[in-house]
Amino acid sequence: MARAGLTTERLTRAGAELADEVGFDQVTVSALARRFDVKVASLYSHLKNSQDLKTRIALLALEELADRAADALAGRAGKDALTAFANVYRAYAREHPGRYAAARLRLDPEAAAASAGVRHAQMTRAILRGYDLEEPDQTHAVRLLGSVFHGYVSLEMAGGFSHSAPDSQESWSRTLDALDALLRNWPTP
Amino acid sequence: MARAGLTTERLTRAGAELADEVGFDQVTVSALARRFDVKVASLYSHLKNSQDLKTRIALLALEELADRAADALAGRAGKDALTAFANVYRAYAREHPGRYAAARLRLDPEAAAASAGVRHAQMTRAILRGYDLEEPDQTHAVRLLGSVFHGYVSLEMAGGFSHSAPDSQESWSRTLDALDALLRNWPTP
DNA sequence: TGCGTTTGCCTAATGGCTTTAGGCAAATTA
DNA sequence: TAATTTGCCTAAAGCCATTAGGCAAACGCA
Repeated sequence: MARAGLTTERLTRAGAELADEVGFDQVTVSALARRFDVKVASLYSHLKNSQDLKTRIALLALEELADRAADALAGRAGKDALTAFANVYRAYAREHPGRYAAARLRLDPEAAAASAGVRHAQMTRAILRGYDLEEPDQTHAVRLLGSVFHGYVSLEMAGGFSHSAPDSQESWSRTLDALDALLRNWPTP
Repeated sequence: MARAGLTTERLTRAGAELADEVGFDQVTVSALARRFDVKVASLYSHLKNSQDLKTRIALLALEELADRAADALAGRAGKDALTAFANVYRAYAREHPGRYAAARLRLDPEAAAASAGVRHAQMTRAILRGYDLEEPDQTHAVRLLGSVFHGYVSLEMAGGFSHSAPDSQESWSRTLDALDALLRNWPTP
């Protein structure tokens, strides 16, 4: 029989597409095999196991997200940078809900340290350079920004803001306004 | 044989305990049956299916969380109320990680409308009465608060803030300070 | 108290997903 | 072209979800 040409690479990318189509937690080695018209066992030459597949999708998503964020940040500062960065997250989650969910997967410490998660943290700090925050306030602000971005996108994806006025887009804009104002006027107790 | 005395009630509570012990996504009808020393099929007289079980756990968690929040809010206003409310979420997530995860389950619209989720929204609005916000800013603020609370707790539970200075508790306090300052000084473009 | 009905838990069976072991044929290398 | 490596397959075991049908315990009423 002709070979299917499977590689870990291709499987990971197909897994990411599958995640976007059916949801990250519906991503299964079996479904992936079906997609390649291949028997399930064949995937185990390329993937350690199901968890391995999920981790690879997560790492892929983190890279993509970091690449997009880096693009968006180029040449911007201050509120402009803040908004661009935030919009990348939100847009990515809308375009690629499965991948976005994958990016939230808990990685083991080694994987996390080697992942693009590190770049995300660096970019967030870069944005804060446009505001006047010393440590440890800068770290507090990094955490706050991460919380708002992830929290908002996550609630929005879960349908929390649909079917009620005002528009979610409006709340998003005003949230970014509010964060900008907050960072420019960070309270020191 | 003596009967085990299963009820939907008891199964739901046991499911919630199981969730806290092994994680919400490890909650399985089989595991629950084992816990009652009963055959799996027996549970299907009390539960429609696995999804039904998970939904019930979610509703239970939402109720518990709303009860705690209501207690915490009693007699408080302004920043005091904000802090108490936020701390309830964070503490609940720490004490009951499985239940907290369950509370984030996406419910179908009817279930959501009948759930304690409605009380959560009302309480958040009640807190904002201590600040001077008109509609639609009040709604924007409700969404922002929800995003921060959920986002922070979720990132913290995922281990995002551990193993790095400053302490997560410190960031949490400063985040609440920041939110209070922001609400007192909400930007109007 | 005894009898009929309801109800609870069981056995049995099907089908899906994961994972491992071992085999044959295609691709690669010499 | 022959030898070796590698890729996909068959087979099999184990766990989970779910349904159908059966027996016995509990309940309700005379």
